[in-house]
Amino acid sequence: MELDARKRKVLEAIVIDYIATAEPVGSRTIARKYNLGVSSATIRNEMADLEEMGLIEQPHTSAGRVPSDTGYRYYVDCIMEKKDLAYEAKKLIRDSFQIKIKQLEDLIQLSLKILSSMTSYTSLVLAPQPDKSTLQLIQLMLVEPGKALIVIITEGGRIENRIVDIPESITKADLDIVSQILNLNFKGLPIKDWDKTLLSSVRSQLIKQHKVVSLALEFLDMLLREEKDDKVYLAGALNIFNQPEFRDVSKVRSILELLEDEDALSNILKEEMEDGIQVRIGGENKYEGIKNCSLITATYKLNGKTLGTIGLLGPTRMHYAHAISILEFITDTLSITLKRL
Amino acid sequence: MELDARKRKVLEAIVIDYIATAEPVGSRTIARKYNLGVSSATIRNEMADLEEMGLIEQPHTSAGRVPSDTGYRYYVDCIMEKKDLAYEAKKLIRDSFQIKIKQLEDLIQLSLKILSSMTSYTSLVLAPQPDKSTLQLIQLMLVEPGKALIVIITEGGRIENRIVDIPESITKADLDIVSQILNLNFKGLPIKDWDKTLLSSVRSQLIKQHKVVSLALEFLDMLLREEKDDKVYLAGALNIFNQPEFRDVSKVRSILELLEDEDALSNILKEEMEDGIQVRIGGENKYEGIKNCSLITATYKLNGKTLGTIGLLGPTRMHYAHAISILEFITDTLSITLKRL
DNA sequence: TGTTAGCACTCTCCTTCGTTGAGTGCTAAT
DNA sequence: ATTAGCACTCAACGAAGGAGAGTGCTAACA
Repeated sequence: MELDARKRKVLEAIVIDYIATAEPVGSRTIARKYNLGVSSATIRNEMADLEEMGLIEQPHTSAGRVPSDTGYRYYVDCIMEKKDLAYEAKKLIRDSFQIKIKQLEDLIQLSLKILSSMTSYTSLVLAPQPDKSTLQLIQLMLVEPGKALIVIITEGGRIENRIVDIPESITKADLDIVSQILNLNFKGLPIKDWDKTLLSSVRSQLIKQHKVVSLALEFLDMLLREEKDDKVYLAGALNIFNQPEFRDVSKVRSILELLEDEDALSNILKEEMEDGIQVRIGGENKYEGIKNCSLITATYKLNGKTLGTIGLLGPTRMHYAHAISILEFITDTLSITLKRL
Repeated sequence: MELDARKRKVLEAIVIDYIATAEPVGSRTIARKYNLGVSSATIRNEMADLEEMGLIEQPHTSAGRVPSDTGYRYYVDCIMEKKDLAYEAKKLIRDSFQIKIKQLEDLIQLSLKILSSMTSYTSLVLAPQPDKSTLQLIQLMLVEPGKALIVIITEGGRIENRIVDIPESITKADLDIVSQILNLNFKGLPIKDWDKTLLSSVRSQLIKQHKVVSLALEFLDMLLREEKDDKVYLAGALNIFNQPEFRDVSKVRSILELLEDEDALSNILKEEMEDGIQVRIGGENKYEGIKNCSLITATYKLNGKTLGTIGLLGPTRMHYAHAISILEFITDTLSITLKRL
């Protein structure tokens, strides 16, 4: 779709004004506030054209115009200038990440909080799936006779643990041996690469601790089974209510329902695992409940490997340029910080 | 405050009807639906009396009556009959707890989900504070040269872990020694009982691993410092919107703000640490934002020791009898299940 | 041919005003 | 002490009417 310079200016004015005010934009407003050097009548003509192209629409006859999903799309793709984040904002983010954090989870929570407070939208993270991670350490320890703790650390810094019942005859030394052998065999291997030959060879090496090995493997198995429900974090869900278009409970309901449904969120975010910034505007979203929302997503990485998705959910009337630059900077900072973990 | 039998009946009718319908209750309604054997005029007189006593109020002149906070209080204390939970409900709860769960956190989440879905109110838990717990195991392990994982298990089944940087010279054997000695000295002791003499004696035993010990102690120190911000879990926050009195966003806002503020929630729940069921009705709540809500709380225990608080937050127009019996049964079941952990 | 002023028209929003209905308080009769 | 009856009050609802914002169209203009 090709637009001449003036039509672009008009569309831009409508998008910008509507994003700022949440009110349909009239031709007079544009003529007054955005000096395009033409009268409101001319703008009216342009607007009629833009409407015919489906880029803007009228809520009702005597109202101003509002960008349509396609209008926003055109704005995001062809008009909007990606502006670099202000220095102070960058500094604020960088400083926040300076705190000594050693836990992946805390880092994610931090990112979310910053993201939400700086954009006043809802922010979400789909956290690394264990099966995409690589085992860094597995350790079994005796809690008390008959009980052992299994701890697993994956490369992404994710720590999983579980207490299991074991035979009372198993000693601390036994567990150390098991830990040692499991580490020897599985360290550095992505969990999904473990195969049966390897498993049975390990099992045969540890006949005495057979029961313990089984339990440990059972736990790992469970982690694999859990693969589908990755953790989803979110922050700033309340921010939705700051948007005038969502002042009515009935309109937020479907969104809130989504936000309480981890599985649905996880599925939505999982589709956005592609690298780089993704923008889903209004009806472009597959999930019914957020057809009047926009979702901007990005991925964060460790050593070039994509670990998870981080997203911003707001109204279609979203401040795209701003949101994108913040999201981009935060995922970058997060990725860098992860490397230091 | 003493009420004659008929006044009690009238108050009861008003409370029950208002809880069910959320509409102010008129004298005619009571005469029709709750056969007290007297005419609406008589009930009108009784209502005038009840209003003078401050037990009920009129939203406006020509409306019916609504229970006041004191009215609800009287109802809860003196009129309401504590009914036992239906067998099916009990079975449902017991069955849900049958799932093999080994993690305290999952158990809490489960309780919350059941609670919310059975009451359609918002449920909260203030989880055990580490300083009230007793150390069951501390273990340090080598993740890779220069990095160690510290794991701490407390008696309540709470697991805390942290990765720390250590000197590269420290070996796995060193860490094992440190773990062993720390366990020897601190196992079974409530964290808050550790004193300086003990600490320095441990330190002098482990001169070579001095740096590691320091880090471990630093971590423990941090846990102590963290004492104030205990974990708060919640579920069913969305349920608020099912209440007709909260269909307006502006009225839910303050509640939602509270629900997003872990510290505030924690403080509120911390005040309800007394044993047994506590009911805070409307204005009895100290936090401004929930002055038109009621909060029912109970504590869950392990071996007679109170571990945490579990609460139900709903409108003052809450189905008290039902809510209380469910909450009571769930905390009991939770406490029993904890013992099996 | 593109731009603009002018004007009639449309539609929402707000206010006003009367009507309805639920519910009350009081009074007088039982 | 209870109750029937009645006048009164007030929120809720809807109709009516203006105000205001914005449009589309037409005709004049550069």
